Amino acid sequence: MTYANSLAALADPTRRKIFERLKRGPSPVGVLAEGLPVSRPAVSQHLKVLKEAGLVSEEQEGARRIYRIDPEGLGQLRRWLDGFWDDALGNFKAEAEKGTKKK
Amino acid sequence: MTYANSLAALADPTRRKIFERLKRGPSPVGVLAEGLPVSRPAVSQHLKVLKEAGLVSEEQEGARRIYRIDPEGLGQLRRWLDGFWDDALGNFKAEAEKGTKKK
DNA sequence: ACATCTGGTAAGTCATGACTTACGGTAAGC
DNA sequence: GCTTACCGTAAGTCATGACTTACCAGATGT
Repeated sequence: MTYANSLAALADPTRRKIFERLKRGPSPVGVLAEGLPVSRPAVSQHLKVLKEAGLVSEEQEGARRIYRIDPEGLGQLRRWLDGFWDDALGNFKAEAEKGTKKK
Repeated sequence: MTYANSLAALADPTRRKIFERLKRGPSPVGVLAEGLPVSRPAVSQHLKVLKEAGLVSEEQEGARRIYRIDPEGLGQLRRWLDGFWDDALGNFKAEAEKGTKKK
């Protein structure tokens, strides 16, 4: 059921920007906030959501917290989407056949 | 940029239920609403969002509107996710190598 | 010890969006 | 034609969540 959290997390544009930025490599909170039009606390709150969704992991390094992408959440979302895709396409073709048979 | 709409659309639980229900085959609005804890107009509004995201297509059939899954939106979302996955995993491994080299 | 840099949390504001009921409009049945 | 299904749209309510500023705590450096 956790793919739901991933979907909710990635639905927000700001959170997606943070996530895309993290794709280029790990980063502390302050650096992330510099490239965004929102305050640092806002970034902190977004990172919390991303972390709870399993999309991001946190590593304490002295006074700083380094955030990086966690493949776990992304993997679960991908598996759900792939399964959905297969089912939907299967029924789609089945429907198409029924349609042609009707003719 | 339309994968963003798909994400936003699928982030809502009710909308996801509708979408999952549609996976089993096309359906008119009224039937969809029967299996849900919300009113029929609510379902109508959700279907509008799903349609604008390219996740669902509509077919007028007499007085009824049949809704079915549109592979287009799902495909775009999948492509985005796959691309993201590849990039993220690539950088992830590069980071891991850097980590081992440091030791 | 003190100032500084790090960043998470609290509290409050404000917009968005998920619902409701009420209505209107088109197609099918009698 | 008139009623009865089907469904979309309008308008209004209400909760949620994305932001802000203010504050607090731990690590670093002098």
